Amino acid sequence: MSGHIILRDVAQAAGVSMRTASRVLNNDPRVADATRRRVQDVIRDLGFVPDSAARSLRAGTDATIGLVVESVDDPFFATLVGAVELAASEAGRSVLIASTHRDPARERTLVEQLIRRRVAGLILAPTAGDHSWLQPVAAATPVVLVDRPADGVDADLVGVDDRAATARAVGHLASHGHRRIAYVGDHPRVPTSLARLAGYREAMAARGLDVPGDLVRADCPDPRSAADATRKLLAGQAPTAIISAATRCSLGVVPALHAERRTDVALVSFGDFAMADALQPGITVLDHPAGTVGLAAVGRLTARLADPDLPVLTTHVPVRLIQRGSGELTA
Amino acid sequence: MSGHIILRDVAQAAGVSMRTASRVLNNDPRVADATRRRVQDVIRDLGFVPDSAARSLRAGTDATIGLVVESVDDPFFATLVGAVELAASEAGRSVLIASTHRDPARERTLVEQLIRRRVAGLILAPTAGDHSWLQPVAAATPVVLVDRPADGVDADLVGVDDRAATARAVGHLASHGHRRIAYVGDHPRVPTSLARLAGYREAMAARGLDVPGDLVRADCPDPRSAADATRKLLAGQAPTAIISAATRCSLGVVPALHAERRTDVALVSFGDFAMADALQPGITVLDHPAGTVGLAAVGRLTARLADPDLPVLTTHVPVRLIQRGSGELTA
DNA sequence: ATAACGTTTGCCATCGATGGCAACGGTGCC
DNA sequence: GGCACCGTTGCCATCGATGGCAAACGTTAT
Repeated sequence: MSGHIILRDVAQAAGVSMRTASRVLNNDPRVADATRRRVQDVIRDLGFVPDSAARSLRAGTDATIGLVVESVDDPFFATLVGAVELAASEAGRSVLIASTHRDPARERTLVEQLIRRRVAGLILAPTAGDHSWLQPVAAATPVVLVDRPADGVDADLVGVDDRAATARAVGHLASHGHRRIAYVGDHPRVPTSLARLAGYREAMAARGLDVPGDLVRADCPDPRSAADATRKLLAGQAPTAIISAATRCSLGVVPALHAERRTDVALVSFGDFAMADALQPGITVLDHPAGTVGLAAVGRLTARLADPDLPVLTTHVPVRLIQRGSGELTA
Repeated sequence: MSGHIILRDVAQAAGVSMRTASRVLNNDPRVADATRRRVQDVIRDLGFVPDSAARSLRAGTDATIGLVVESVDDPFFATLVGAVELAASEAGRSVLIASTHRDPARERTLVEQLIRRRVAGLILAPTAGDHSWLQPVAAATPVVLVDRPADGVDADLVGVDDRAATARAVGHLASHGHRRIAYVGDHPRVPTSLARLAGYREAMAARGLDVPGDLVRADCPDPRSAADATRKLLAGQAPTAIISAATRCSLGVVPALHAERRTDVALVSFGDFAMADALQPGITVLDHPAGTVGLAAVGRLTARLADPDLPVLTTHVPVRLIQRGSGELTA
C-alpha cells in the first residue's frame, strides 16, 4: 500500500476498474476523456509506474536495449556508449551494457544472456569471426551492428566508411609531398581494420606509390605493440609519414615518435583522442564520430522496433579530417 | 516448443514434475542426487535458462545491478564502468547504466527508474546537493556510493582519500622546492573537489605556505574553463607549480601550458590520462584508480546483497603518485 | 418504448517461476 | 506390524499487467 503502488491501487483511487485503468495506460481509445484524465491524475498523484517485470513477462518483451561493445574502457566505445545511453533514455529506454573484450565466445554468451532477458533490441559491435549463430537471433530481435559488419549476418549497420576515410588520409599526406607512407594498424581480421588497410593500399596504388612489406604493420592490437612497430619502422628505412589506423595504435605511435625525437615524421591518426591538440606538433586526425554513430544506431533501432519490416540498411556517418600539424609537415 | 524452452519442457524431458525441476534449479537439498544430475543434464542439453522476467516478478527482485555515474564518456567513469561490468558479469549479474550529466533531477529520475526495475542493488556516483530522498531507497535496496559521499545518506562508500592524496601532491611539489603552488579544480560543491581543495589548503598551511586568493581556481568544471584559469594564472604573478585536481582540468591545463610555452611550470594532475607520459615533460600524476574503485564497489555490493545487515562502511582505495617529470622540475 | 451506441465492469486466463501443502509410495528402524 | 522419514508428485496461489469476452450500464436517436 505504501511503498509499492500497483495498478489496482490506481483503479481503486480513481474509482474505476483495473480494466479501465489498464486501458488508460495503454492509450486505448475506448475510454471517455473525463475518465482518462481522472485516472491520469491519480497516476501522477500516486506516482504509479507500471512494473516492468510484469509487463515484460506478459508481453514477452522489454523496453531495454542491450549494448554489446568491445570494451567500455576505450575512448571510442566510451563515447559511443554515452551517446547510446543518452538517446535511449530520451526514447524512454534503459541500456544494459556488456563488453566482449574481443572474445567471440564471451560475445555469444553475452548476446544470449541479453536475449533471454528479452531486450527489445540489440546494438552490437561484433568481434571478429563467424557470426552465423547470430542470424536466427537477428530474425527474432532487432539487431543493429555498429562500427563493423558481422560475418554471416544480414542486419542493419551503422558505421563509417573506413576505406574511403583512410584513403583520404593517404591523399592528404600525398598531397603534402609524402611518398613513403607507412601504416600501423590492428589485425586485418577485424573487418574495420581490413577496410582501413584496403583503403590505404588502394589509395597508395592509385597514386603509384610503392608499399613494400616493411611499411605495413597491421598487427598492433594495443598501444604497446604499436610503439614497437613504430620503433621498428624508424630503425629501418624510415617512412616520412605514418597512418595510425586506430586511436589505440596512436597511443603507442605518438609516445614512440616523441621518445625517439622523430616528430618530424608526419602522422595522421584514425580516431581523435584527448590532448591530441596539446602535443607538439598537434596530431592531425580523422575524427571517428563515436557519438554520431551511437545516436544513429539508436535511431535505426527505434525505427526498426516501430516497423520490423524495414529493409536492412547500412548507414555511413561522415568522417572529418582535422588538420593540426602532424600530417602537414615534411621531413 | 522450439525457440522458447521453459521449465515445463525441462520437467517433461527429465520425466519429473515441475516442482522437482524447480527444486533442482534452486539447489533445494530435498532432491535425490541421481534426479538432480538427470535434471541438470536436461537443462544443459536443452539449453534451458530461467526466464528472468518471471523470476523477477515472482521474487520481487532481479539479478541486475544499476550503475549511475556522471558520464560514461569520461575517462575516469569509463574505466569505472568497465571494471564494474566485468566484476558483475563474473558474479552472474548484468549492469544497467545511466548518466546523470550532473543534473540532480535527472539523477533522481534515473534512480527511481532503476528502483522500479527492481534492480538488486545500485552503484551510484552522486551529484552535488541534498540526497535525503535517497535514504528510504537505500533502506530498501542496497546502495554503494562511489567516488564521493551523498549529502543526507548513510550508505557504503568506495572512493579514495581525496584530501590525503592532494596533500601528498602538495608535499611532493614542496619537497622539490616549490612554494608558490596554484590549484586548479572543479567547484567545491562537488564533495570530492571540496576534499581535494581542503587537502591542498591544509597541506599548504602545514608548511607555512601562503595561499593568496588568485592562486586558487576552484571553478573549472571542464577543460575549457581550466585552460582559461591557467592562462589567467600565468598572466599574473605566475605560480611555479600547479595542482590540477581532476583529469578534466588537466585536459585544459596541459594544452594551455603548452600553448603558452610554459612547460617549465611544474604540474601534478589528480587523475591519469592517455598520453600523459608522451608529453614533454611527462605529466606527474596521482593515479585515480577507477578500476580498483569499481571492483571494490561491486565487491561491497555483493557482500551486502548476501547480508543486508552489514554495517555501513567507507572504503578508501590507495592512490599512487606517479612521477614523470612535470612535478619535479623547477623553474 | 425500443434499439443502438459508447463506455465501463467483472471475470478469467495468460506469461514463467516459485513455494506452501497434502499426499503417496518406498525404505529402514524399533 | 507400526512408524518415522525421504523423495517426489499434483494442485493451487502468487507476483502485476494485459486482453478477450459477455454483460450491464447510461445516453441518445428512432
